[in-house]
Amino acid sequence: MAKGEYLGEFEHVVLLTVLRLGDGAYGAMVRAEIERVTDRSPAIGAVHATLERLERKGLVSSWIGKPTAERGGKAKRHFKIEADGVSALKTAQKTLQRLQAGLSLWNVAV
Amino acid sequence: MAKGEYLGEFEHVVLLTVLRLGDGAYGAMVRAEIERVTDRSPAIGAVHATLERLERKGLVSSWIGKPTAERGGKAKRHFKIEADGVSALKTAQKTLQRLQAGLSLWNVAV
DNA sequence: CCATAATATCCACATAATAGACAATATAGG
DNA sequence: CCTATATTGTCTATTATGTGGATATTATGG
Repeated sequence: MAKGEYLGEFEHVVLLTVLRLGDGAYGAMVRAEIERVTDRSPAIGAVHATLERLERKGLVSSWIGKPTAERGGKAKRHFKIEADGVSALKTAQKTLQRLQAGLSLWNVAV
Repeated sequence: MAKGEYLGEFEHVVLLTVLRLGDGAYGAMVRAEIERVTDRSPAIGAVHATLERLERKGLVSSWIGKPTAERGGKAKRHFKIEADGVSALKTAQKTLQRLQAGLSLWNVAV
């Protein structure tokens, strides 16, 4: 494959998070979930840039939401994972699994 | 964590491959192993650039080898994984595992 | 209306990924 | 010896990803 056909590290994280959250996840929500689950705190701009790239690649799709009963804020952009996104996750997972087959990281002599 | 403290996607692949191959792996060997195990064919330049980056970060170390009985070639640069390299792999693995907890990619409605 | 909360977007820059051409060096065989 | 060739690393340029901060937008509460 050529450049740009694999999920980058953060793309992988964001895409898995969109899948976890289910259809309708939006930027700020994705950011919060990443923080909750992984102990890292990406900037909101980083999350949006990545979602936009994933959308350009056809791995997620998005639509603008209606205002809700909450305090306020600019209209949310909601995301859902697409079939190609699921495939990309499978490919990434398989690659890592194959490379790790037979290796236990907790039992390495260094 | 801040910028640059995570393994990039290809860094992850290369680092796992160095671990698989054990101490003494070198560029061309790493490249061949990636090809064998994952069906992708990175350019040799890509592999070397990545190994160099991993070394700068202290995740692997290297030394120049002596000529062997084989045909010829420039002296090999051999690599071994360092303790920090193993830690980085553990962190990356844990992050992905947490995000995937409870999700089966083979059972997703899209 | 105004203050403030919630959200997205824009912009600039740093780091990672990648390919391809090139250089180096060893051995084999005449 | 000398040359052809195999094997490997090095250099360079370019594109893709990752990152954070500042700014814009929009809704609600008072």
